[in-house]
Formats: sequence, C-alpha cells, structure tokens
Amino acid sequence: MTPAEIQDTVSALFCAFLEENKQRKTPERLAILKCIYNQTEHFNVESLHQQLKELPGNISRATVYNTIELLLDCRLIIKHQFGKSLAQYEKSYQSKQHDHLICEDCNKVFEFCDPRIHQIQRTTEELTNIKVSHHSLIFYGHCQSWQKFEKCEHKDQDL
Amino acid sequence: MTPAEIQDTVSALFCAFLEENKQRKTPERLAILKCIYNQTEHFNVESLHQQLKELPGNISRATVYNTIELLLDCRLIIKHQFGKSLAQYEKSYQSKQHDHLICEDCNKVFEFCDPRIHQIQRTTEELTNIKVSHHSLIFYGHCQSWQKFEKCEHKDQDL
DNA sequence: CTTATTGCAAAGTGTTTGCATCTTA
DNA sequence: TAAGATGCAAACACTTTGCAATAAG
Repeated sequence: MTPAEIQDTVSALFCAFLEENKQRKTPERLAILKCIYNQTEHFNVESLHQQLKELPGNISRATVYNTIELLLDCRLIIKHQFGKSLAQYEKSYQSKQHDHLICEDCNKVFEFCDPRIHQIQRTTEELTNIKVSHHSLIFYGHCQSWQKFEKCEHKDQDL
Repeated sequence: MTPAEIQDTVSALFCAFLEENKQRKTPERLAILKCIYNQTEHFNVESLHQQLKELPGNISRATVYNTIELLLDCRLIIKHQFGKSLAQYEKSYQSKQHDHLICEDCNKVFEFCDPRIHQIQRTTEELTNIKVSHHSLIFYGHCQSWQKFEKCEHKDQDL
C-alpha cells in the first residue's frame, strides 16, 4: 500500500466512523488525521499543533485534543504514556502490535515484538477472569553499560 | 517479619542511604517513610500529604516530593504511571516483583506475576544490546464482559 | 436553521522551583 | 555556624473547560 493509498483509506475509515457516530465531518478533523499519518515517529500534541500551524486554517490546540480523542475511539491512533507527563501518540492503521524499550541514557525509543506477551495475557485473563483489551509493556534500559556510546548517541531526543 | 520490624528495617536502610550520600537525616524524611510503609495500597502524593497533615509538624508537599525522590533512588518505593497524569507509588521493600491489570470498567488494580516476562526481557536485551534495568507491564481489561458486575464493584475508586 | 464544532482564553491538575527561614551535622 | 532542608507560594507544563462565533447537515 502506498502512502497515498493509506491516507485515502484512513480518511475513509474516519469519515465512516464520524457518520456512524453522528459526528460532523469538518476540514479540521481531516487535516489533523492527514497530518498524523504523515508522521514517521511518535508525536505529541505540541509537535502536531506546531505542524498544523503551518497550514492555512488556524487549527487550535483544543481541536487537536478533541480530534485525538475521536481518533483514539476509532483506533486510528494509539496513545502512550512513557512515564513523563507528556503523552505520546502514534498512527496505528496497518502497523503491527509492538512494545517499547526506552534507553534512559539517551532517551531513544526502540520497538520490539514478542508473541509471549500474548501467552502472559491469556494466563492473566484466566487467573483474574477479566478480559484484556490492550496492554502496555515498556522496558527501561541503559545502552552505555554494554556498548560504546556512539551506538546510541541521540542524547535527550524525543520523549 | 512483623510490621514493626519492617518499619525498623526500612528506617535503618534509609538512614544508611542518607549517610552514604551525605544527605541529612531529618524528622520529616523519616516521618514520610513511616507513613508510606503504613500504606496497604498504592498511594499518590496528594493522599500521602493529606495523611501527613494529621501528624504534628506540618510537612509540605515540596518535602514530600523531595523525599519521594530519595526513596526512589534507594529503591524503598516504586513509581507507577498508570496512564493518567497522577503518578502512583508503592512501598517495595520485601515485596516481590509484580505487574498490574487495570479494569477500565471499575478502575480496580489487580496484581499478578508471570516469570515469562523475564524471558521476554532477556530476548529483548540480546536483540537490542541494551541492558534492561526495570519494566512496566500493564494490562487493561473489562470485568463486565465476562462476569457479573458485583464481582468487581469498586466503581471509580483509586487510580 | 439548528446544533455541533471551533478558536480563544481562562481554569485545572499535578509537579517543580525560588527564596527566606530554620536545622542538622 | 555553615551548608542543606524546609514551608510557602508562585511558576510550570500539559490538558480540559466555558463561551461566543461559526459552519455542517
């Protein structure tokens, strides 16, 4: 699927969701979705709002928060709370489930995937009799204890 | 170990830590540690401060934050960020490692323990070449989809 | 034309900081 | 008695809310 095809698909999905839920299809909401699906990394409300200010239309922070809520509802984005107060988001259409490893030396966020988390989930569901809908697994580590610093040099980036 | 013995032990550990790090042994710090080790559940800064206000001495929120930082450093407490902005803490001396399942219907927090998380950790360390120091695993679920509501009735508590 | 949505600014919430005062070592 | 810790209040950072103006259906 090309980036353009993905943009079209998520727009269509969002419009369908809005109709179903009797919410209005505003240019602001579609612009925000488009901007989000142009991101390649995690993003936060502030960085998104900065980018939206470049566009014509003057989209306010309140609208960004409002739209993010809708996009979370229809599962087109995922929210992460990586320990700091600042919430991080990422687009989720067609991206496979993954978890995160955060290096506390350089603040870099790595993604990984391990099927055994689902086994733990199933066991926990059986044990507690509570159906699990989603999870958050974050490892916190230190790159400097095992390797040369240049391998992990993005000091104080993102997050 | 009786509760009183635990109190004595953690006080001694904290004092040793303070001496080692050339920090002062103030009555406020010891009172905060004692109050924390009287908690049976997760707590937050606000609830802790409320309880401390009952005591003589008038301990300020700033001192609570300061002391919590020290207690985190010497690993006598653990911090959790359960998705909301409000940070939760729990005492950690002699408590075995565990993870959390949060029911989104009733906000109740369950604890569980699964050794397979360490296998995932080891694999991830090998894969990324980053040494993991700690982790956070949270399952989010819904009790009402599988069982009667009365089994999980503490609506809107804690968190 | 009706009502949801918007932009703005103000209010909230949890945490951090600056500073004068007090207290530990 | 000097460096560090305290209490207070103000500052902060991120998020939510109230409201008049606007625009979607």
